[in-house]
Amino acid sequence: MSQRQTFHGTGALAFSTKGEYGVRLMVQLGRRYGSGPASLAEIAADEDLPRPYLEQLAIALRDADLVVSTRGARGGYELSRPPVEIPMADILRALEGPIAPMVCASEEPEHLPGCDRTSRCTVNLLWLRIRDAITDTLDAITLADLVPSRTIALEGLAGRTSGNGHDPNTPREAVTA
Amino acid sequence: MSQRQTFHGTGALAFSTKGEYGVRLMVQLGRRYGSGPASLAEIAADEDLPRPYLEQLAIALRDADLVVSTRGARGGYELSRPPVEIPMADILRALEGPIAPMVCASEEPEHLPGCDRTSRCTVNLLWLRIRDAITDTLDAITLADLVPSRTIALEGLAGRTSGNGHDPNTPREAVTA
DNA sequence: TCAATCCCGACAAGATCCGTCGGGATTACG
DNA sequence: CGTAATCCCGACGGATCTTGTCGGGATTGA
Repeated sequence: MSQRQTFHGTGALAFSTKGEYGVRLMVQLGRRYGSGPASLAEIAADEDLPRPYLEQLAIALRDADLVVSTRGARGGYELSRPPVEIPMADILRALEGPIAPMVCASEEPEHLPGCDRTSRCTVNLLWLRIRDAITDTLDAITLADLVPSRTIALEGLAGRTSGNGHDPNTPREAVTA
Repeated sequence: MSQRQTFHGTGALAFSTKGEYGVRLMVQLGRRYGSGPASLAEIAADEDLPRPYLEQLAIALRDADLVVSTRGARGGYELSRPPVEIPMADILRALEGPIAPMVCASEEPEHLPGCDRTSRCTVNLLWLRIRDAITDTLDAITLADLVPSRTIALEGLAGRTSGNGHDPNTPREAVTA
């Protein structure tokens, strides 16, 4: 598991591992939604991620009211509301900060620097359009879209199950990564 | 002009100054299109950017066949074709590399790492959608859209020079965060 | 010739990323 | 009550990237 240290962002507009791991964490919580708290140790094992690092991400998600924590033995984290009510934009903002392809196009007004150029800056239009394209996409996708359901498969992935009840394949076989 | 060194990317999905400066450079070249080569010294002065740094960016743009250079005295750079034929996507790719919000969603297949997870990775869908939203936007905007024409001004950009960065008139668009 | 300009590789300060580490607080369970 | 499990939190550090600077070489117009 030791430090990967091969840097993550090889291209433009890259999310960091915070975003990647955090989203994977949320997907795991989505799968477990309704089953009580899940411990980070369990999820770290399932996703093969360093648990101490996940703790930092979980705290950020908790501070954003996306998950709730239960302390003590048998504690853990669970979603604060159903996956369908959690847009991916909220998750990624909690993990990575406001979406801002350029400083002068941040979602957070206080991050705007003293860009005395904005008035005559036609380039600003570009950054705003990119930002809006991203946020629109991120607002339209919810966590439910990424959580594989036992009964409702992502469109295109067949897998209809007429006889509800037990599902023979999914439960708890830790995706051997 | 000395080193700014206050870091640039304060939010998620941020371009670096390479992208910012490079786009500004291209806009300047767009304004001068048809007037022969423009020297970097001139543009650096206009945009208040360090000329040695612009040189690096210019070389990247030249290698991508977006500009052509003329060496020697009275030399400089000029666009290789009219601004309307230069999509912003090409510019930013030349400056910042392939658009890849996540390593497993790069435009360049060879950048895809040994992600043995991709097959069962529902999260990948998210990164691909973000990438497509960005590239679609960037493909639709050309340099001509950012070059202020002398006769056709961008409407809606009423000049304002109060200077302190806060503007009561700017419509604040759906920042629900 | 001379100056302007592109061309190019090397270098470096500082910031961020990606975790690790160690402990403290809280709670379930026997 | 004691212990183990679990969240909570701040500090730390190596690797890497960013953001330029610097110095010189090559090419060309006047």
